[in-house]
Amino acid sequence: MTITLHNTLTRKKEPFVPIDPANVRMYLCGPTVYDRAHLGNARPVLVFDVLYRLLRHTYGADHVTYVRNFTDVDDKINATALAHQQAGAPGTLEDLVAERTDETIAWYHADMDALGALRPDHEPRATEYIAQMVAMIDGLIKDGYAYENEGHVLFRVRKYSEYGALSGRSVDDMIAGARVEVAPYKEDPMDFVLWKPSSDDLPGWDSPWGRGRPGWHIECSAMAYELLGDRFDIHGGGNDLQFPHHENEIAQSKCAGHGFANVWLHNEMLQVEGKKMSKSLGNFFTVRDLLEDGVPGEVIRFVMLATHYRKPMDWTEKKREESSKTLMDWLHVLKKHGYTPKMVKQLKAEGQWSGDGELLGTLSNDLNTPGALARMHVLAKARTAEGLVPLAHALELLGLVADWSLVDLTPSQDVKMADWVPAVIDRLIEERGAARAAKNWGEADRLRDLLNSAGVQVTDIGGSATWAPGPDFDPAKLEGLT
RNA sequence: GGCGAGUUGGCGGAGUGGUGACGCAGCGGAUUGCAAAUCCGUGAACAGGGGUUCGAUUCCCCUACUCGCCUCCA
Repeated sequence: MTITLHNTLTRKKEPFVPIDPANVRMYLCGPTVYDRAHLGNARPVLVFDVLYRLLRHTYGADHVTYVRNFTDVDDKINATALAHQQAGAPGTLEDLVAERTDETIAWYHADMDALGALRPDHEPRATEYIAQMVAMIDGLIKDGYAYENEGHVLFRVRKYSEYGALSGRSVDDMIAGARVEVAPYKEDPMDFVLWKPSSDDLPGWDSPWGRGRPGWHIECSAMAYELLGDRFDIHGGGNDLQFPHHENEIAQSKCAGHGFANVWLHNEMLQVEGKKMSKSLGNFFTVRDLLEDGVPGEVIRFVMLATHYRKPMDWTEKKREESSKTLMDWLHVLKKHGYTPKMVKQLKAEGQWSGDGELLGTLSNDLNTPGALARMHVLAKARTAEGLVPLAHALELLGLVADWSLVDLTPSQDVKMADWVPAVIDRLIEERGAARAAKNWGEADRLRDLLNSAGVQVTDIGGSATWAPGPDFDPAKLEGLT
């Protein structure tokens, strides 16, 4: 199965040809670790998680290397630590920075795990690669691609003639736009910082240019080289990183003599109810906020995958509901046909665990996840256990089911409820059954309306009735009926 | 100001140079005491204007509109 990917460098969809099929290598720009990941941070993680899974499926799980970094040296982190210090937290600023980054990384792992994202093979922290960055900067200076001035080291953008190729910009146009920082230590306003001085209280490392810290872009160039080698297959991130971050990475790496990435992938941004998610608009929320509101990680993931990665994705309450319902329907179909963790294990052992070719083709076509989900609706129409294998396979491939015990949950177990709740509902169902038997329709309907008003889904099959919490389940409405 | 993406039925959202996915909602039917849930069936779209073509929603150009990035937030 040939995978095609849209390469930002060429602005075209191209067949993906790995440099070494025995070791397909990809790099994703990870988070700056100063706070909880917001929903927008989750999009590239999930897009690249699907790519990672697809590559593993295509080339073998042991033949893909995925690197995603943690930016743990950054002025935002310093500012956050400083704010903590001023609020009375004990310790030096460096201690507080370390504390903060460790804490944030732990949060990040917990949140991304909850979304079903596989851990990358390597998660390097920038602070562990300072020596490599210094060496790289040193080489750039020696070759005339960078210069030192007032304790800063800057990249000489004019020296790299290809600058702007990735983002389709020209240096002169950008200067005309005048949105560049002019600083006395820059030869040219477009030059960007490779190294900058640190004051004594800020985190810093010794270097040929004095105690300081790296600029933002150099870390990715250094870590990608260190972990993936001179040339690797795929480099990705949000399209906000296309310029300047990725442009600068390319400039540094190419001028350092590295081959760098073949294919560049950029995901579009996330919006919330049609608007950009931003703190100023007040529609800003984190992954953790959603999880705590009771939105399962699988549902968040489903909503994300329902929009192609190169289109703006709009998070809406309506999509959340529809996604939740669809996922539930599929799990119920599987459960109805006997799916359990044991059965899945057995299917795999017997070699019955195979995917749907059409779905794999769709997914291989530039990660068409909405198309794959559409195909799953068709696969879900199968009415035998073995006919449903492709659906189950797809759910696992897309990371929508990490653990097949999920299918074993009955709907009522999905919702946390106090002990008295099922007892009351069972009693009302029983009373209604009696009323129905007596053909007392008024009373029977009154009881059903009461249950419905609390969001209880009452299902009549034959003469008996079962129930399950519906989407608007609110047991508080049944309180006082004990 | 610079750069880029998009505009498909009521809504969401794929795809294709010629028989117009898929889901939700709607409508019709089965079922039901009546409903719900479920099952079966079904109508409905390619921003506007030019061009290329035997033929364009699909390719090219223009216009309009929307959105994003370039600025602390991916």
